[in-house]
Amino acid sequence: MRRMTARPANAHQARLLRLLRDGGPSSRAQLGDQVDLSRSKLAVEVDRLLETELVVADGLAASRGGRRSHNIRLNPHLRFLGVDIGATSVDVAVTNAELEILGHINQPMDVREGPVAVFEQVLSMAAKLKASGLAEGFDGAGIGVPGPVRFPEGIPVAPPIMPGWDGFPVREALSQDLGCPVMVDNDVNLMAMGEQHAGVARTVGDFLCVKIGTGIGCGIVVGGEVYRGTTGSAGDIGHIQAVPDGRPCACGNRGCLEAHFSGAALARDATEAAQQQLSAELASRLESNGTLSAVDVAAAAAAGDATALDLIREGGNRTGQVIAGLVSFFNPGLVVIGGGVTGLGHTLLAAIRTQVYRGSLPLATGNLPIVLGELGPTAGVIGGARLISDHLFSPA
Amino acid sequence: MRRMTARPANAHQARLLRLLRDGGPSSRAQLGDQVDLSRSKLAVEVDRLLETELVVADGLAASRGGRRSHNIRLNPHLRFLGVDIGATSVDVAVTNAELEILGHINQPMDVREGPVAVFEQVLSMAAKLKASGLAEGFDGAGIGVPGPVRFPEGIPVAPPIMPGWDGFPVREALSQDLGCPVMVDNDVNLMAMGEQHAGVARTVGDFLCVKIGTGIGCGIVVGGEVYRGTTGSAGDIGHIQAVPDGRPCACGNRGCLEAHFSGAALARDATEAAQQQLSAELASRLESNGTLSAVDVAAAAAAGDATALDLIREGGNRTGQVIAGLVSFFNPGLVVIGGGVTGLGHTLLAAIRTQVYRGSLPLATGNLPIVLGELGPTAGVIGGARLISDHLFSPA
DNA sequence: CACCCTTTGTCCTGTGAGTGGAAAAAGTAG
DNA sequence: CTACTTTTTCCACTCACAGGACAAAGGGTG
Repeated sequence: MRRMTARPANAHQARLLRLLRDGGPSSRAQLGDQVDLSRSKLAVEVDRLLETELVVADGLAASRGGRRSHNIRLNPHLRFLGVDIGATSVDVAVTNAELEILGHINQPMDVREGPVAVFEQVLSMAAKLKASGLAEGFDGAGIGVPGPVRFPEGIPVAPPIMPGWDGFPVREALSQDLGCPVMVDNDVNLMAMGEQHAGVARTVGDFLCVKIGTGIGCGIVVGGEVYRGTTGSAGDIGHIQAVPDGRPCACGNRGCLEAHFSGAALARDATEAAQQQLSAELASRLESNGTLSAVDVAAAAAAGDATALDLIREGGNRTGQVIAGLVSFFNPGLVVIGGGVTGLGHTLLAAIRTQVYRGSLPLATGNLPIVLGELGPTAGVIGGARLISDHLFSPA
Repeated sequence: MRRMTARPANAHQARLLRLLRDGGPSSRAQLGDQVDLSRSKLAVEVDRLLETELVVADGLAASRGGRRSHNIRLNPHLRFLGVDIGATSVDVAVTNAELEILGHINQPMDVREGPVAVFEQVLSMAAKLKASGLAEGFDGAGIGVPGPVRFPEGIPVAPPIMPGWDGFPVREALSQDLGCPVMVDNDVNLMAMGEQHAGVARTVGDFLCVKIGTGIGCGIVVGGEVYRGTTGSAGDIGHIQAVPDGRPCACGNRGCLEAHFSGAALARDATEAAQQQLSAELASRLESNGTLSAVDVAAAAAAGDATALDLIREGGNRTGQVIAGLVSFFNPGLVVIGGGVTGLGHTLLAAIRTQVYRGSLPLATGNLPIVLGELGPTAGVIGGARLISDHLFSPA
């Protein structure tokens, strides 16, 4: 099948496409209930969408008491690619136009190898998904990278953990290689969009999405839209000072949140504790694995190891203090915690909640849920699909 | 003259009214250059606005090389009232429809006397402005109060420094008394709107406006619009922890920014220093006045008093650290410092800048101006006029 | 002053978007 | 089969708006 190239011709069509994306197949009548257009106008626009093959007829809907309606759905052959590039691994997934994941691959990887090597791997993963029959091609791709991005151009800017990526034209290069439109954003923003589309944040307009992985970042959603800041670095909370005169950080300052709690910091602290024989559990894991990671700490904590629990609590407290400040400032309707360390589970969440509920005023915290993300490792790729679909489902 | 009751009938008219407000009297041709409407359509809408008397003809414009155009301006009889209620004083001003201040009164006051007493005073101040011939009545009023507001209803919610105001229907009550539409907002948001309209932030879409007065607050502007948060308490940065285990704060926590630096904290610290004879300058001022305020500290600092300078630097450092965190998080295009303590001037600003430029990453600070507000005590009242004019100059 | 060019304001008509009513088509309930 | 719903199509009508033609009003030049 040839790829879709059509785009909605006006705001009405864009609106309809998004309704079909978010609500699944619907009848014309159901659509009419949601858009405030006359029946005639609606019929015209739907017919035009059918002509472009962006949507297709899909059998009869159930009766609502009278004549049965013809269902409409987004073209089931549409395929989006979601790519979530982390510091040490990459996720690639294919979705249909309703952003349901049809196939998902995760592979270890090192961003420091540079954009050329990484995209070679990404392309081969995409090819693998194609080969398994999930897609014949892609209609669009959304890419997340672990650093700030000049959003309109899709170019990383001064990313601290991605030397060699600065200024690399990710959007243009991938668009060439994949032969479809591409959008690039910070991985944290993608996670926020994922949780907004299919996760815990479906009903909230203003929320924060804190991702704790190798580093720490925060997606900011204002009125349903991701806020990226003046230079694309909004949400970069890893280098907020959490501990006065604390540990030295790679950025040159001391006491950055990221230096005290993150996947990397946790691994380092756990290794230290194991070497000092503070924890038999961690020491034995270090011996058998050679190294320790956040996963080991999580396992040790689950086994009841006091040192591991302390590390998590301590980190959660630091993180919670910073989040408390952000909550006072931003007054969100929801705080989502996600990323690799969510495996630390309730211990971490409890520590964060304690600090936020204690450190912010009741008016801001009174009705503020602080929850773990629902989507785990799929949040990023769903967010990627969402990003590109938002782009494609807007007037040309 | 009877008050204006008309409102723009559509988005085009609203757009034109705002252009006339922000750009002053213009010719039809100049308006046409800015709005992308056909000449015919523009003429129709302008004629309708003339019919409603929202705008009036205003002589001939200078020639641009051909036939001279007729000037159009907002009705010069329109009057807006801007009210900025602080903790210890209140500002009331009348503006014309272009938001130019025609008259401005400041009086000492105590918010703790409650809404009834305060509004009695405000109404008498408004009456005084009327009596001086500046206005025959008001077409709208924008009110700023020093605490969080449920914006759509214009009702303060749980304001810490305004006991007795919680739940008081400010908007409705004042609308009755003044006989015109009223909008109510946090005083900090009003200051931000003022600086955006007529001050340093005219060209910036995303910025922060930090107001340091009796307390500390921060106006947040996203894409040109004030962001108020889920419960209207966004920007409440006074109770972010600035010093671990620091001074006890009225809110029950320790180390809040507001407990370490604000008009109130500064007065307290200065008094303490004077009593301990750390500063002859401050001590002599304490003796002659009976009390010390931020103004005394400013004067002492200007006279070169080391203790006063230290107090300011110390406070500026604390504030700067908190702002550094907000800059990392929000990545604004500008930070404006305003409020009562701007009298502390360059010493304060230098301390804040040092902390922000050191404590945030270069990508966020690289092109980030940190400046004092331009409008001083008029920012709030101009913001109030702007608030209500935005409301009135939008489609009914 | 005559002449030409530019800008501004007005008038008028064509076009296309959109509305809402009528009626046909396709059901359900009894 | 009949009465009532809901869905869909068709059509005439309204309205916003663009854009051209033209008149009015100015400036510059010889």
